This record gives sequence, C-alpha cells and structure tokens, in this order.
Amino acid sequence: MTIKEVCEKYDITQDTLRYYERVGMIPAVTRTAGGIRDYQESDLGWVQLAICMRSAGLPVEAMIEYVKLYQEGDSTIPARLQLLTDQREILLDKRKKIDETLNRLNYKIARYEIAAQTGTLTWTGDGDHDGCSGK
Amino acid sequence: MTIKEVCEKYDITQDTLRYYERVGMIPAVTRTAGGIRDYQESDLGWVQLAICMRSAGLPVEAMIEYVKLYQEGDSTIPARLQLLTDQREILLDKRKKIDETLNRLNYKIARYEIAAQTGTLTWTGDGDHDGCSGK
DNA sequence: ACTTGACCTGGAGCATACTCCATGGTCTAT
DNA sequence: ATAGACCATGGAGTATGCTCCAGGTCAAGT
Repeated sequence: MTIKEVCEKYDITQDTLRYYERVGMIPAVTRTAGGIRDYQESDLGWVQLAICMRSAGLPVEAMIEYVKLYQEGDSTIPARLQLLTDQREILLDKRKKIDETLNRLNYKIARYEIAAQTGTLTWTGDGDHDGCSGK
Repeated sequence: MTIKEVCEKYDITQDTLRYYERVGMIPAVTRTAGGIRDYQESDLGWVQLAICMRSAGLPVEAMIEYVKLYQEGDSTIPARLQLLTDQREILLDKRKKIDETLNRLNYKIARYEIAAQTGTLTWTGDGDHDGCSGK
C-alpha cells in the first residue's frame, strides 16, 4: 500500500505520516527496492495505533518510548505495561476534566437558551458571575 | 486578592494569569490606584472559567471570543449560545476519542498483564499486530 | 529514452500556549 | 525614607506537533 493510499484510508497527510515514522512514533515502514514506502498490514497496525493515541491527545513522546521498548524485545514488557497504565491514568484524568467542563457548559447553555428567549440573562444571585462558578 | 494569592488558590503561575488577561481570555482585572491587580469575586469567576475551559483543552481563542461577545452586551447572547454549543460539541467528540483510546489501552494492558507473568505476549492471530487493531 | 506524476529527504517554518527575562514601579514595615 | 518583597510591562524564547518547501529520485505509460 502506498503512502497516498494509507493517507486516504486514515484521513491524514503524507507529511504527518512521514513525520510519525521519522521521529520513531511508528517503526520503520517496509520499502520497495527503490526506497519507496510500501505499507504492510503490520505497518498499518502501528499507523492505526499512532493515530488512535494522538487523537486522544497522548504525547508523541509516549508513543516513541513505547515503540523503542517494543523493539528492545520481551524484556521490556513490564516497562511497556507501566507506560500503558500511566497513559491510561492520564486519559482518565483528562476525561474527568472534560466532564467537569461539560457540566459547566451545559449549565451555561441552559441559561443562555432562556436568555435567547427573554433577551437578558437571568442571574442565580449566588455570586456566580455569568454562571462561571461551576461547582 | 493579589495575583500571588489567586495563583496559589488555583495552582497556576502568575505569568499564565497575566497572559490570560493580556490576550483577553478574561476581562481586565480590577487594579489598585498604583496599578496593581486586586482580584474581586467577579474577576475570580472569570479566572475560574478560563482555567476550567483550558483544563479541558478548549482553545484560548474560543474564550477570547466569548469574552469579547460578553463585553458587547446582551445583543450577543445568541452568538454566545452558539459558541458554547460549538465548544460542547468539540468536547463531546474529544471525550469519544478518549473513550476509544481507553478501550484500546485497556485491551493492551490486559494482554500485557498476562505477558508480565508468562514473559511473552500472547497473540490473537487475527492480524492484530501487537494488539493495535482496536476495532 | 522521455515525460509525468508520485515519492524521497533534510531542513526551515508555523500555530498554540505558555514561560522566562530585564527593567522598573509599588508597598509595607522598620 | 529605605530595604526587601511583591508587582507591572513588553518582548523574546520554548515545547509540542505538525506543515511546507526545495531539490532530487523512482516508476509507469508512450
């Protein structure tokens, strides 16, 4: 599979894909004799993983480390497990923050929907400036 | 309340707080006669909101726009409602991506926990290179 | 063999969001 | 009224994660 096809498949740019490989976020991709990338299934697996991790906002650095450990063989399994659980923690935190912000947004949106009718914002009067207090 | 106290209260640096004000992510903070920031409750409300939105990863740009609209008065209520719902959409998407990545991480972690015992990774044999396929 | 389009590399450039000075003013206690 | 702590501003610098060339190579069709 050419880089162009992979990019279309995953909706990502060629530059990004080459960048991922260059920094070591994915292992070196299979090449033709002429030096042109020819993605195999296993290469695609890494591409998918990289895209998935990045889409959740995990640092490029973490993936680089993971790939590095992977290439060092089975002795790094405990280290990889540690890395994965660390990243999971980070994502759980992140999701918590998002949920908090969603609560706040929902509260504000509810007030704004009323305000859009009346033309003026109603106040809770609890010092909640513009509905910003969250809670 | 001085900038120092606010920073300690919200665990943020003075530079960041001044930056937020400078770019317009929060409205101009109350000052003493000498020009020193003296945060009032209403100022704190905005600080809280800014920190909350940023902690969820919403762009600084969006907050700047929101504050700008807020300062233009009630006529911008519909625009503000729109902005808030747009940002909510973004957060919902983001949470979805995180959940997908968490699923994938959980799957990998489960396999690694077994691998940490046996010393080798077990394979699903479905072309799921290193458990990367997600699904 | 030649054209043409896709691909290659290395390196510079860019957007976002801070972060870090240097220089100078404010304030409080002695 | 002077030290010492804290604060202000403007601007430069940094980290992250791409993104965009320039100049050259590779490969498929004619």
